[in-house]
Amino acid sequence: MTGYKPHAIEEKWRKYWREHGIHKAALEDESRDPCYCLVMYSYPSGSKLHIGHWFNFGPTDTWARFRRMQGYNIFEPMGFDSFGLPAENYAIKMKGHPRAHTEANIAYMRVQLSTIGAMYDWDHEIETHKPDYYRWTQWLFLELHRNGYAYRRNAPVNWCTDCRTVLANEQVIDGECERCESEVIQRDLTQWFFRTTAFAEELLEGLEGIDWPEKTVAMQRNWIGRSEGARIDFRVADGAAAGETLCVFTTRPDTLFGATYMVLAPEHPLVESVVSEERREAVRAYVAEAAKATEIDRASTVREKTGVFSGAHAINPANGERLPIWIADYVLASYGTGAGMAVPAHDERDFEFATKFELPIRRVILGVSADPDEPITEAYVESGPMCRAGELDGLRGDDAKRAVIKLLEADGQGEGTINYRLRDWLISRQRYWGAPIPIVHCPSCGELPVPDDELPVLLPDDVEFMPTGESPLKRHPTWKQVACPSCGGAAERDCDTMDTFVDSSWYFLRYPTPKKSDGPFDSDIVNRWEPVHQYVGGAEHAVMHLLYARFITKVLHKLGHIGFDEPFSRLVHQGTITNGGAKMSKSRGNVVTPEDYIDRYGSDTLRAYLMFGFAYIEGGDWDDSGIYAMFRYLSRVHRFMTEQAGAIADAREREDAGGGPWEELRFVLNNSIKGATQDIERFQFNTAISRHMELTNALYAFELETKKGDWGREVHATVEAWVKIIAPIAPHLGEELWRMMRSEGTVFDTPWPQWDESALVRDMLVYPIQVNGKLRDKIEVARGTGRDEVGALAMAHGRVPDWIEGKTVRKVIVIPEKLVNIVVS
RNA sequence: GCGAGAGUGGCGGAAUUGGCAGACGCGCCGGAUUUAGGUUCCGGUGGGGCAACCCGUGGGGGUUCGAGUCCCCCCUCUCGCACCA
Repeated sequence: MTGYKPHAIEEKWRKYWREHGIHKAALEDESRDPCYCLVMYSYPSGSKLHIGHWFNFGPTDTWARFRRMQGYNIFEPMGFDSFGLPAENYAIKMKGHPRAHTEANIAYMRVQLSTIGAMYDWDHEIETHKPDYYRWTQWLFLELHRNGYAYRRNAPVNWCTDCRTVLANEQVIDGECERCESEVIQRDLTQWFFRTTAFAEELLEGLEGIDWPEKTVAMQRNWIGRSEGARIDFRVADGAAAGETLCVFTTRPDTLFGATYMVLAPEHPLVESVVSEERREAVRAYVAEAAKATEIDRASTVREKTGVFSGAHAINPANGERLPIWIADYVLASYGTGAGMAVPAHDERDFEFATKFELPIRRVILGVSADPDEPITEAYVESGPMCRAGELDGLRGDDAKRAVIKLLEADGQGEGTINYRLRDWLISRQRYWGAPIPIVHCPSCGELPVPDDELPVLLPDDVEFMPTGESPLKRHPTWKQVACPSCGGAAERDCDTMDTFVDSSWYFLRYPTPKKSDGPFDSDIVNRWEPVHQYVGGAEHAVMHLLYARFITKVLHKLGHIGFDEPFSRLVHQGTITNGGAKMSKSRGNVVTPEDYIDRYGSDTLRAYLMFGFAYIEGGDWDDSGIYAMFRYLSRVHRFMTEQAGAIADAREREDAGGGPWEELRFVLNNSIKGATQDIERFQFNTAISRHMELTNALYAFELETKKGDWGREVHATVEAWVKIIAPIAPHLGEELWRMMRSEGTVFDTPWPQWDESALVRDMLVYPIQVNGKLRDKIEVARGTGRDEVGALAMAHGRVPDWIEGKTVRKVIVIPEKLVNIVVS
């Protein structure tokens, strides 16, 4: 029989917390150190919160409660990323309106969230689809626009054929849409961009000072893709484009003398003008073919290289040689200048291409052999001394690169430069459910920002939002019609909406003052509370969301709105909870919801089980076979208090009898406090709970071995610490146990227990005795016994003499407080 | 193909700097109490062997008195990048 009735307990304490404002944020309170603990907000599309969300939110709240008990002033908000494609797609499928679905979902999710027992202060809630939020998303857009960080241009962009909208580079995974996995094609469109490239270097440098998972930092670094090299200008020698400059980027300017041809990406703007009459047809056919190929095909490294000769030539600025210009799609339009100089001898791709099309291969870096005329079978890509470079012969590595750059710079034909893989962030979407871009297009005045006092530009509800490829707002009969803010004439609103990642790139700034009506955030408060001290969320956001949030933070810092330039000081990714080996998703039908488990065992059991059954950073496959064990454990904890509450209360003002059981209990207590403290700090909740279990086991053993009349202050204090350790893990139960010990207040306003290091030092030490590295016996020795003496005692102890008999003792290794190893031969 | 990480009992997972491998729990086995409920308590539980002992952290080498931990080679899995000039 268990007396643990979680539902009554949980309801009671949630009510208590609510009525006493226990979780109200106190942002103005400067008496405690601030700790902004933020978990990535969730996405109210079609599906409710599942076990994976619980795994994200529950443990993070445990961490925050632990910090609170350590004396920090905690700010732990929650909200909803309520704009975006999934909600819109879901509404289309269900033939409803995104607003209706979204708001119904939020209402449901709020109820779900309340059962976690987290410290969310709902007065700070954010819903990004509400005008009082997106008004400031629009402000953000205009602030970037005012300062040249938001601009519109025609460019080849990624187009998802299913979502029928453009996508940012980051949203294209292996040539497929990040959301719906449909094919992504290239289209030329006029679109809005945020100038992320202006912060490429800062985004890279900022990675140095933040405590983020190595892997995430590496991914960001790769995404930004900094390469040092040179910009080199080649002049077109013949044809219609004669005299035009063909600009390339290379990381190997030292191989310039080995260039034997040039390559343009099929999308390169010079393709049309450079091509000769007789080659025009072939080139056009090739360009058309390349445009048809999917990103996946084009990106494939195993695919044989293709290309066509353009009929034109360019001049190598280093030696005046005429180089044929080829069009080939192994050069990417989106990287560097979309054109390259080809050095087959020293570049694998050029080597492959030159071999196939029988283009000359000229060695200009001595590597495999000292004779530059000796043919090679593969490109030599390492560095080495230059040859066939006139007076630069013999230079190598960085010296060689610098020398070539110097030569080019002297003639104004190039310069040393740094190229980034990072592209500007494409933020406009031809979809309905997002924040309208606050721009007016006037036939006479051009592109004008909506004046601040006219914000927000409201998103109308009565829109036919089936995706057609055209912005749904365009089809609204009246919405787009507006007077030009400058001349007053008839003008049109911009009909695109912003990428949802814009909403989430600044939400952490809004949380402290979500109702502020005269600005997006309060700079003073934000400067005191941010960067966010602890951010927790899935690793799938390693590039997109985290990069965008960092970018916006850097812009706002540069523009003087905030005093910090990184949004999240410390980041942890929770692992993924899979089901049947696959990620949980509605379409797979493998979503595990928390409701049934909560009904059966209570919220504390589910939360504690999630923390105990999985390594937090690793995640794992869902298996509920152990959840009953956690219920049993919490029952066991509860039962101890039920049975011993009287004895513990009596012990409070009394001296302990002391003795062996006390010593043992003291050791376990301090070991548990130390372990749990260090483990929770590092998000290692499974081992923290183990430490608590050890303490529980020790308490039960102690109870068996001692008389209650002997219990005094130390026992009372031990039980108190035991309650405090479980409290952040099972918060409702923690509060209940606390109330069973005391009569007032919340356990979460009491200090976290301290451990006494000296209690972990035992008087008697057990030394394992090894002979030739194999464990043979153990010996108990008083602490402080000298090395030699320990060795001597070990040699004579128990069965050890049998093991060394008849052998020569070569060495006796005594590692103080660790072990003894006797080496014999 | 390149890069990073991982591989430990039947299972989830532990093991600061090289120092008793398997903490804690599940499951299983045995016992006690209660006996009709996923009860509680106590004990056992890496493998082999009657035993003394032997073997054990993906496989193979190496360094070391001593290796799950460090070094080299190989296998498998996961993740990221994938013509980035």
